[in-house]
Amino acid sequence: MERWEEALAQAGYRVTVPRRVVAAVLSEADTPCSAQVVFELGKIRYAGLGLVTVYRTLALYESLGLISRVHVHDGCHGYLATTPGHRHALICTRCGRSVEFLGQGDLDLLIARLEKRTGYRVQEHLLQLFGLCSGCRGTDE
Amino acid sequence: MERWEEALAQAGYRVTVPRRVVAAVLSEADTPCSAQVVFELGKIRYAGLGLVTVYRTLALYESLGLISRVHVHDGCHGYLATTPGHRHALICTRCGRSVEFLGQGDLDLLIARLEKRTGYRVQEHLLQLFGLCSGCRGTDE
DNA sequence: CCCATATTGAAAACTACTATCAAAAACAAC
DNA sequence: GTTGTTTTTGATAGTAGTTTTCAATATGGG
Repeated sequence: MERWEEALAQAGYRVTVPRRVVAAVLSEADTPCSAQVVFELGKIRYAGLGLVTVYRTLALYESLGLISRVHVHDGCHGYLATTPGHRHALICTRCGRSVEFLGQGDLDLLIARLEKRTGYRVQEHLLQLFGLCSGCRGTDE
Repeated sequence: MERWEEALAQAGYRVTVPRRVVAAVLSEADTPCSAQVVFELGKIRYAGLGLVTVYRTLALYESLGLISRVHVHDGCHGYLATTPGHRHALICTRCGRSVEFLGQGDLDLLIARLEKRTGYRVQEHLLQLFGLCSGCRGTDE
């Protein structure tokens, strides 16, 4: 929770109530949240919160690398807090609960091979896995 | 180009002018196209084309596995023709040109390890790489 | 505590996408 | 070919998600 305020201050942004609220919501959620959901959860903590501010704050946090915008199958974007380092998401398609993980080495190999073959120079990547968490698998299998 | 018509017929769908136009646009594009772009490029070939039909056709082709909806950084969705088999995209961040590739084995290892650790059962994944193609690297490096 | 400035929230604007429905086209049977 | 049934289409209108604008407000340095 301190992490967010520090990052803001360090980058010269003010630490405000709405920004603290959005940070709180995101750092507690273990599911990618749409802007709308962040807005609703945020209003519980601070009734005056505006949707516009949520969008702005999400964009700000994303630019600071505090959260990442992930692709969600139906809606479009979900926002997820990122712990430092490059991480990927494993998302349960039933309950939406997600786990982050580092997937460095494995991709490095793939990327190196690909760069050689295509002539591209890879800078970034988006890796998201979808499946069922142990809870949601329930009786199947 | 035949591939599209066959797939439609085989699944019991009619082969129509708009569907042929969308297929033509997508099979020629080597860049993920938004619905809007498909619409505009499509109208060049067939002025009567409607945007609604483009959306419907894209959804149809996606359900047939002929294209995949990829995550594009700014807009949201881009559509890209998929050659049979499971493929991923490597997209140039400057010119948008993209290359498809198979990334099976590498991920399998990662996925297996992850399943053991998290208890999740992985069903699907989304992998997109972003970088610069040889043309766009130009003078840098 | 005060002030300059960053930040906010409401309303309106804009874009992406979806539902509705009568008209048009595709395919199959003749 | 022609006909008829059914799918498909495109225009309009509607909904959802996101951005712009701008006066009011809150922040942090002095």
